[in-house]
Amino acid sequence: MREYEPQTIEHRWQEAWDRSGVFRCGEALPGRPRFYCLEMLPYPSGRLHMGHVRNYSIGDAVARFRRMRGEQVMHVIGWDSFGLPAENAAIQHGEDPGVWTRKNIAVMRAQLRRLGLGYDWQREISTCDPEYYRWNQWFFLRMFERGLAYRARRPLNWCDRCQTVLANEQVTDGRCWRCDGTVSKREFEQWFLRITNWAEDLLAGLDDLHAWPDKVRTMQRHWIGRSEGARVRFPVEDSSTPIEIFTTRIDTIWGATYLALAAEHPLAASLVAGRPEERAVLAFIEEQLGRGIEDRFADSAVKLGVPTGRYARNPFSGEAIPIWIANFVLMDVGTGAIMSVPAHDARDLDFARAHGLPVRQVVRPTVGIATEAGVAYTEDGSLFDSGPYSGLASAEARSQLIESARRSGFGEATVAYRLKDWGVSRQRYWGTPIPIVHCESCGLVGVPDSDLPVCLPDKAPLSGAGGSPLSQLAEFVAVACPRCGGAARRETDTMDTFVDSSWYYFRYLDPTNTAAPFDVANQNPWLPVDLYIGGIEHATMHLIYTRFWTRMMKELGLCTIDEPVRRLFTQGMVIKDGAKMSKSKGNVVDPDQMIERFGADTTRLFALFAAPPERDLDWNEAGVEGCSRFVGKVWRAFHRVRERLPAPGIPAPAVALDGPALELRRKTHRTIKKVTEDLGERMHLNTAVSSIMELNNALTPLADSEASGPAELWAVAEAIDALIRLLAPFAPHLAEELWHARGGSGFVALAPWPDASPDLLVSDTVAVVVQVNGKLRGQLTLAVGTGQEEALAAARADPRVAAHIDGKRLVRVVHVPDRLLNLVVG
RNA sequence: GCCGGAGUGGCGGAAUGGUAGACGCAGGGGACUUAAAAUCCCCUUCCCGCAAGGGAGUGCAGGUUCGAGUCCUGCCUCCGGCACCA
Repeated sequence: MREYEPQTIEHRWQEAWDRSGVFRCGEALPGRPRFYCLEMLPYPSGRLHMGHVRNYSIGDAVARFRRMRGEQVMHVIGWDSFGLPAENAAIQHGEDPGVWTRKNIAVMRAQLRRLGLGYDWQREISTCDPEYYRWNQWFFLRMFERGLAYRARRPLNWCDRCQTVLANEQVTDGRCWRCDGTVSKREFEQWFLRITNWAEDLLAGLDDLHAWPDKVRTMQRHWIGRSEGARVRFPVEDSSTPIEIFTTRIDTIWGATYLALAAEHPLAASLVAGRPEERAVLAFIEEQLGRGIEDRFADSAVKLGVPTGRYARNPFSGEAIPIWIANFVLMDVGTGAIMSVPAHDARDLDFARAHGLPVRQVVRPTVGIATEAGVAYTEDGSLFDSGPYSGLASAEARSQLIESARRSGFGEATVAYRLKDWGVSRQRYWGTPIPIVHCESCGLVGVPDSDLPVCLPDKAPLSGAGGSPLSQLAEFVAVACPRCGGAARRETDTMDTFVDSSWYYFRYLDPTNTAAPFDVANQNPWLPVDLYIGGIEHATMHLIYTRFWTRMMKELGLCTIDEPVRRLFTQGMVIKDGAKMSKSKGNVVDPDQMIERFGADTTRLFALFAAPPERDLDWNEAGVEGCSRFVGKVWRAFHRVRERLPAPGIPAPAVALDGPALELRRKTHRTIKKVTEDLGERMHLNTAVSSIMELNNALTPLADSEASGPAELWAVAEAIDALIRLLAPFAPHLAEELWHARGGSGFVALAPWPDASPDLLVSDTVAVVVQVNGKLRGQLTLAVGTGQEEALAAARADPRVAAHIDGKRLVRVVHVPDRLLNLVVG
């Protein structure tokens, strides 16, 4: 018998698949079911890690299964190849980002091939390819034309010493990663995309994403953060400019005892101009703005603030209340100003206590007694001490107060969202250049489509200092205005890489199109993506951006779908020794070493077997050895019996198939059913693998027995021929090898998936459990369909059951036919 | 703090409200072998018992149900995410 040598057979089949184009996916064929199986495209960081192995093993198993089921399968891969690490490598080690990236891609592509993943490599894309990113630019221009891309000033991390903008990732403990200098906030003009135009639509769309995990839908709901409330303008004493606040609790407005403004609030400085409080307020604002957002959140348990000395009038009660600047009010939320009602909001109360501001209750529970002392009552209730609104319930009061404010012109109902417009500007080199020209006389001018792509220059100064790399390249910056021809300046910001990944799965469908991002007329047969597999960490950012992008493209007439992904599957992390695998923890397992030692099939099998795919997976070598042993067992059992087996597909012999042969046949067909279901909607890949192990355990004794005659060997052949195909999605190389050895034609990857025969899924008799008062007391073997009376008689005849019911009154009998009999005795 | 998820043998895990612990690992025993490795077979939740059998048991405390790992209420612990959201 030949030894099982995974390295030899795996390499051979990988070459054979490649040569024959087994996984190529041509035009969508009419009348044939299609399946677009997509995994989140990798960032080419250097080498594959086990998270990749797991992600792509899951996707490949499903894709191979669907293909064998006769569906036309789109299974593709590419590279999310722009981004910060390439630039950091350049700054730290002087490597050229493009060279570094392409080297990494070559390494990782080879690793993916060694895993035997069945991709259509002709559709491979790389987002740093000018033929890809030109379409980022094209989309950007379409949005710019429609006002969906705009400029606004926003603060960024700024290192004064390096004279450069830093990503959050490049800031540790408020210090620059390169020079360890202090990082501050500085405002810059940047590009934004109007994702908030779709806030309501993105929220509503979640209701229809039934095949997405609830947790992701919940996270997105919170991310979009819709809240219904009111805007109310409080007149400021000795000023003509009122302060507009947003509140969801206008019913508590008679309890407002101060207004609080964010440090960034545009009116903050002017309120104190020339007043005694000016110094203190400006110092506080400067101190707050100088700190990172995370910093401000972290210690915001301490409610800091300063009084402005100015007063606003409550537009309902006419009461004058002080205006403060407070650290817990955020400019991004609502209007950047709030009315504070300490009695009915915990944060307002904290602040009031810290600064000696009054607390006044105006809402009490409708039922029950007084509110807990010293705790803000934040529920709805009924109003008191609220002028004409006293006695109303909160909800009713809200609508009356809003209506009154609207009539008087100082407020109105409004819906606020937490979702912010998407800032896409990056002051970096290794990304898509934003295709805009700044002209003194024409303003912002889009680069004409005919001039796309605006290519990244080959060489840029990448020192990490002195501003964005492109702005230091005179020959890149200097350009003639496309409109007036005058001297102008090219935009030097590049795009957030989330732009690249917002539409890449459209490009796979038409990767070489030079006239459009994709074939607008013919993409739809494949969309939406049927199954999208990736990590939970993308639950909000990427998966919101791509939903937005699809809607934006629909508005542009480029696609007809609203939602890009029918089913989302979020896989768990790969951990080892209780911690996420990472270089810093030194617990990384290298996929190549695993392949070398155990083979790709074993590595893949373990990645799928060791845990349910949505849960975290603990990588442990003993478990890998277990899978390796299983693969060897299949191989040996097959080769021991191979010569004695009837040819595949010949009819069963005339002799009766009963006893062990029939039992094996039943096991075979039950396994087919189980694996088929587990690879379908259930996505229980771990139990699919265990049931295949069971089938192998079941067929081995019959295969090895000298006593096995034609009937038994026929059943063994049937089991083996099924097992080879069931194994093909999980251990594809081994399956090809055995398929070939059995004389199968073509590739098992293209062989039809086995069918479970319904009459072998049932048997004549069935085990029925007998309980007495819910406790297991016996087991009966009864004919299928045995009625309650007969089952009861059989149960009474069982001595063990009898011992528990004798002398007692039978109160009730629960009979679940063919399953269970529960005797309730008193 | 808020949101989400998870707690089942020594371990990873299985189980549509119907036999808790499939499958695998680890451990124990046996076969084969001069021997070892590999391989094959058997046992393996805990307690009492020679056994037959009995009792307990899915983080904790309750509840619904003939019957709960599964459903409900309230807690505890761990993991992940985050946004003081007005």
